[in-house]
Amino acid sequence: MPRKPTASRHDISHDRILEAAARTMRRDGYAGAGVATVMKQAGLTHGGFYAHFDSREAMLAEAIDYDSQNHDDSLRQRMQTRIGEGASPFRALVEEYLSERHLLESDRGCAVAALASEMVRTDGLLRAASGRKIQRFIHFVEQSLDARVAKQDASIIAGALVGALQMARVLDGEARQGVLQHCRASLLSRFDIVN
Amino acid sequence: MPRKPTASRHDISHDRILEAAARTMRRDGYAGAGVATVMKQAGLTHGGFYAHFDSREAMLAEAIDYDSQNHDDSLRQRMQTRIGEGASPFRALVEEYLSERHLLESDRGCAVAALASEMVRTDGLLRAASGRKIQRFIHFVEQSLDARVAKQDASIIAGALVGALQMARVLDGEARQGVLQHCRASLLSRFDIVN
DNA sequence: TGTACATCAGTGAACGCGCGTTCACTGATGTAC
DNA sequence: TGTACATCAGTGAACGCGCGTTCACTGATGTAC
Repeated sequence: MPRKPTASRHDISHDRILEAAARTMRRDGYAGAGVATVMKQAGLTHGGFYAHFDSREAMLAEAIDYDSQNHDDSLRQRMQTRIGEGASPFRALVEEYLSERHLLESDRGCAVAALASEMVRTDGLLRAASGRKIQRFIHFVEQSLDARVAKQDASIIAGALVGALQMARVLDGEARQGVLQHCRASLLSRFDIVN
Repeated sequence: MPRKPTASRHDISHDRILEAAARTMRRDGYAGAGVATVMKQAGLTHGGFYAHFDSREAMLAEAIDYDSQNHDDSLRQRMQTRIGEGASPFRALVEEYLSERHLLESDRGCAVAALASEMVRTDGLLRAASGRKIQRFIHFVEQSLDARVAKQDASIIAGALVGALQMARVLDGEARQGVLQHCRASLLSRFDIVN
């Protein structure tokens, strides 16, 4: 948690609110991240909200940027574990992103998958911050590719991960498992050059 | 429009409401398809709504099923045009789905791209109907594949189309065009066997 | 070090607005004779 | 064919509730001397 040495009480609360907002919106969407809900999650009452943000929308914009910069998601950590065990970065990404766990724990997962179709309908600051989040995600996917895979393939892989996870989350039982399995297999067979 | 020969005034209104609901939710999401908005779009006042549906949620569920069955989208029509001009069904799908036009005209486009991250948070009837829509979409993609492409690849292609369109819609300018172009190229080079 | 005061962060009640839902009523359509 | 009545579809006002936002106030922290 990057916090200045002279962090005031106000700053500490501010970060707590952003953290709560990011978690809530990954789980319940932008629409589900209401002022009262987020403040309660942060251990505060909603009245103090406007000492921290100009508006609910401004909070969401700050929270998605905060997510871009500080989201030390379990996803990334578990990818590291797999890489330590000998998997290629790309394989680690695909297997963790399209895992049962990521599917279920959306509040600690990828904000793009959680929010993409809502992002389309946002405006102004929130739209701009949403775009930055997407760009960062594509860049992150690009980093995981083997040098022999074209950088331009990062977009379609990012899209595939997002779309596949969203669809799997809506389906259940066999259909859900089928989508996850087929998608992992298709991506690995086509883009995991190393092994 | 499949309508019984003895369509009553009530039935006609019912279809008009479903049509309006489907269009509104493709454009503004489930959250944006309010009772008043949809009824106004259908040329009615909101008071009569509950003579047609048990609840707003029931309407959304019926509308997404209606979309699955009756949505004669411009997308499908334009695919036919391209196929008539000699394109493979798969190429026609990719080029139309990831076209500037589909990106902009979301109200006449694919409901899965418009709604996927909201679908995850639905319940009951609406969740079930959302799942059916997704299954149908995957099946539709499967139909467009060349016989030499494995059927299991339909899931990842469907996911890629959905995720890529969602991301492109949030970005702007060069970034948007880049995503569309790279995604079309990646999909065609890997799954368009014919040519 | 201790006291007096100013500033700051958060509280909780209240507001206005939009939205889903309900309901008494109106006007049109259809049926009986 | 025409009249009397019943049914049906839609209207528009009203409701309760949740949510974003505002504000007067409280209690805690920090500063001056």
